[in-house]
Amino acid sequence: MAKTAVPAKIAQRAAKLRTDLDAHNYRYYVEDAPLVSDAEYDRLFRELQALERDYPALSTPDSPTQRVGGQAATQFDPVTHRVPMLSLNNAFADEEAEAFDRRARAALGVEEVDYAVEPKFDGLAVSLVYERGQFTLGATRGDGNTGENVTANLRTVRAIPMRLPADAPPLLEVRGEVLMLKRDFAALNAAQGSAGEKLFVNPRNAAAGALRQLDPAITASRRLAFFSYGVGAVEWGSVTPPATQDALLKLLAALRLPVASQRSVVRGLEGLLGYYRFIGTKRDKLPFQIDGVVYKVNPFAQQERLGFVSRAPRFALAHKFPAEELPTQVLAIDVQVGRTGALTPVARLKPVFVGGVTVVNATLHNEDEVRRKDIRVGDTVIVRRAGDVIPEVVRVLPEGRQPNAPQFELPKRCPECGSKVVRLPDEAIARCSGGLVCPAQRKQALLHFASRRAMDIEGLGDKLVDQLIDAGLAHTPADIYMLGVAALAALDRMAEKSAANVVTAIDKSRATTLARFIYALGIRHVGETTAADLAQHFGTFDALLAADEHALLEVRDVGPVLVQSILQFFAEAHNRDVIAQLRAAGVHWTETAPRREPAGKFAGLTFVITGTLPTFSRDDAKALIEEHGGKVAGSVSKKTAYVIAGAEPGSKLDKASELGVPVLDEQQLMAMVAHGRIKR
DNA sequence: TTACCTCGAGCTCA
DNA sequence: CTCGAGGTAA
Repeated sequence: MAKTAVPAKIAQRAAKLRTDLDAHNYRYYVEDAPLVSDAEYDRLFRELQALERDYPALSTPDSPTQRVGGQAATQFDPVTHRVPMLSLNNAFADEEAEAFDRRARAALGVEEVDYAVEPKFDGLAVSLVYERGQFTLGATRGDGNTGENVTANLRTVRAIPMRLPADAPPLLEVRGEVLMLKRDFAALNAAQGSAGEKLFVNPRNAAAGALRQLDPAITASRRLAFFSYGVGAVEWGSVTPPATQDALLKLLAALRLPVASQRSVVRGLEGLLGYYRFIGTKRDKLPFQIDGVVYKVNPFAQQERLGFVSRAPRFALAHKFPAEELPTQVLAIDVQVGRTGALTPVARLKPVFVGGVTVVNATLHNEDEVRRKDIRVGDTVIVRRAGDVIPEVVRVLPEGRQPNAPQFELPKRCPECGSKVVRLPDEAIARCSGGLVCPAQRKQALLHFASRRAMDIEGLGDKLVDQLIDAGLAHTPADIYMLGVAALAALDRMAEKSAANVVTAIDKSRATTLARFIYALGIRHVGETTAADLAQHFGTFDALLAADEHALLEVRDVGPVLVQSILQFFAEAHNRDVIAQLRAAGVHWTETAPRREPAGKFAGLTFVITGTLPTFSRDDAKALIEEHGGKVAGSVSKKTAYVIAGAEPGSKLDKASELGVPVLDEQQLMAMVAHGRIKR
């Protein structure tokens, strides 16, 4: 029962509760020093909930009570970042940090550089957009350009303010990391345990899982934290833009956004390494997991002068702690057969929990690698997760060696089909010579054929492919177009419905594009890009089939290795048969006129943009150039065709005149788009 | 490479 | 309830 007038006392109380709850959140997540117990927090929370229920006029969208999560979503919408979310270059050794500092000093022409330094959180990167102080959009990093809209889930994160103070910039995109505090992780797992639920493996995965929930109420119950470390798109309005990273973080902190209290400003290499060591000693005592520290050149003016190398800024470095290394035992060394017949030795390990996950497999890459490290079955080895992800056998502990353990040898015959194994004299990789006789290669070929970027047959995964090949229902990709529902339904975990779905998916794949089809064939060295180039260049499949060495070499980015590979593939009668069968089965695409000219008037040209253009944003200009087949690079080299310069150009302009690269303004760029290229 | 979430559908037991 | 497939993240 809603009352229209809210007594002043009640309104005051609600406002007080809101301020207090926000303050408690801040104490808990930002200052790591809670003032009240969880029970007391809950009591205040419920009191506010009750007031808002009795007096709906009191409800505001930024009230702490709105953090419990509303409607469950059915999917996450894509979000394009206004400014791409880049990754950082990594360093593990002090020497790499030294090289970073040396390059920065050289490029800036200074004796010593000031760095803003902070811990590197082990969580998930997100972007938070505040418009006129209101939190309006939260997104995951995704591939850096496009992420997922997880606003509803991020609203439940108590460390994220729903509203910024009145003096905030009109548009502020905050970049930071969502993570789970160690103590919240422990509490969550204790609860999961007593409820008989599955335990989470580490705080990072628990946070990632929480953020990916479709139902924000579940996210709310998982207690995520957040720390900001930078900004994306910003309109400063009447706010004076900060001149340094340190000032920026202070400004964010003043806006009540969480910032790591362990941050600092240091000078020179000694400062960097000193901070690295210092945080290393504090690591275990921090309330959250970190995997290193981040160095950023402090003044933004210097950051701009350093610029970017491809996907990462040259003014920042992630100095990681050494990867955790633990001993375990080699139970077996299996040999896997890939799509091209490549034989890869894989160590099967006694499960070991290292670097936050349980490792049971580690690729040993090739025969020489196993020999060099002299890994034998039964050995005790040191395992780590290198470069963040891939498990790696570092070395053998000699004391664990069984006296009679034989040296590893690659089998002379393929473990899957018994064909001869051949290794060309100048190659590191040994291959099964069985080609498509080999079931392992047939499976891989079929899996590749059906994959999303190829023929995109949904439901045809590895388990089904295994069964199809093993049961002899399919030998080549062409065979799958002959499959009926009845044949499929006889397989494991395949009843009427699933079988019908797969048949429909196979059916649908008959209509495809030439580029996809070429890629799906699985010709060695022909990936997605080359397949698209070939399709465009020849226009029809038969033109490609008829092409000789000379004709193939005319295709953009196609060299002698690729030519040999393509000619060899089509020379095989077997491959031509399969192609004919596929076409007979109704696989089709629209053929086009050959376009020997590479697409777009900017094809083959690399542009570099510097300064602020009068009407285009950097992204728009980039999109425009790419639309016409050009590339946009971050730095000027002798391969750069044009530099597009706007107001306040950076050092790229000097570099351009140094190398004699023509410089255009935005108007000239537009003229090129309209009238074709300007002659160099 | 591993872990997590979601979905559809099959399997199992009542 | 369990499994396979598909997706995401680091």
